[in-house]
Amino acid sequence: MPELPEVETIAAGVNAQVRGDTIQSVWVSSRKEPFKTPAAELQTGLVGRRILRVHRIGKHIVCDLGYGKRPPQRSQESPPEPPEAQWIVHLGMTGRLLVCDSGAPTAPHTHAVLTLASGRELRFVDPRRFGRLTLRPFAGEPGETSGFRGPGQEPLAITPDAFAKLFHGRHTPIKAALLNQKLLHGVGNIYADESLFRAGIRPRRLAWRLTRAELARLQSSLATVLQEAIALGGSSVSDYVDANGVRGFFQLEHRVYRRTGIPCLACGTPIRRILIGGRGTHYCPKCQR
DNA sequence: CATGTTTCCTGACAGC
DNA sequence: TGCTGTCAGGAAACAT
Repeated sequence: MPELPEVETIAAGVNAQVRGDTIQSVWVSSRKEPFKTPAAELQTGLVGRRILRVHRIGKHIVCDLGYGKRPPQRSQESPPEPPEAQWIVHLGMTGRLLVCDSGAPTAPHTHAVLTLASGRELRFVDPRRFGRLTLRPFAGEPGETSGFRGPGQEPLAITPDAFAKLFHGRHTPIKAALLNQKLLHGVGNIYADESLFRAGIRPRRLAWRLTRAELARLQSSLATVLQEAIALGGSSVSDYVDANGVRGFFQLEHRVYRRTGIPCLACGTPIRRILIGGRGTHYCPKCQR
């Protein structure tokens, strides 16, 4: 399940390969709409556009798109071309965004294929179809000028004060709050469990009852876990691969996630699994209070 | 508004 | 072997 580190890895990989390329044609699956933007609109909106860059916001992959075939001619010193539109890819549970040679065999559950001027293809594959594709003008909302910002705040950029404030007065388990994308975006089940373990906090603790010190610990644990995971190319659970089909290695560093019944690496107590907000939650009953 | 529950979807896996 | 049943989970829609 792609979370922030996986999405970061994919976005960086795609960016390295397709930045500056032009979208020549677009094929979209005719199956039941797996998209936010209707297929026809997606198709006409993407064709002919140039990919200015690909980056990550929360769990979203954002492709900044320029004019393409009719670029306003600019000199070397002029500021970068402003995006005209943004193609936003959310991978859901099982989505993949792959850069392939056009001859490569088409994987099952391929829902969109963008053929690029370089001859390569950008393919969106998603067996479980929880992924979403959206095309929006650069300034999507009225009065907005900066492009897509995502639903919440960046866990790697937020200040300690703002981090603490997010959980103020929240009568919900801290685990549920960490997963709430309107607060922090990018944190999913794996990194919520892993950061709570490293901070020594029980996932069922109510967010508003955490002390300032615990919140500070949680923030730094979360940042550490996310940064380590990015460095290792993400966690390959289920069948996650990056833009080039390469697996990540952070799953080897998991201390609680999907380790139910296995002795805790710190104290030997068996890891416990409970349900919070319908999500499997793993923790050490001794290390986490 | 804030919080909890249901729904979408398919592959993987357990059990017979 | 092959069938059936259960489960995972992000986020939107719906309910409380």
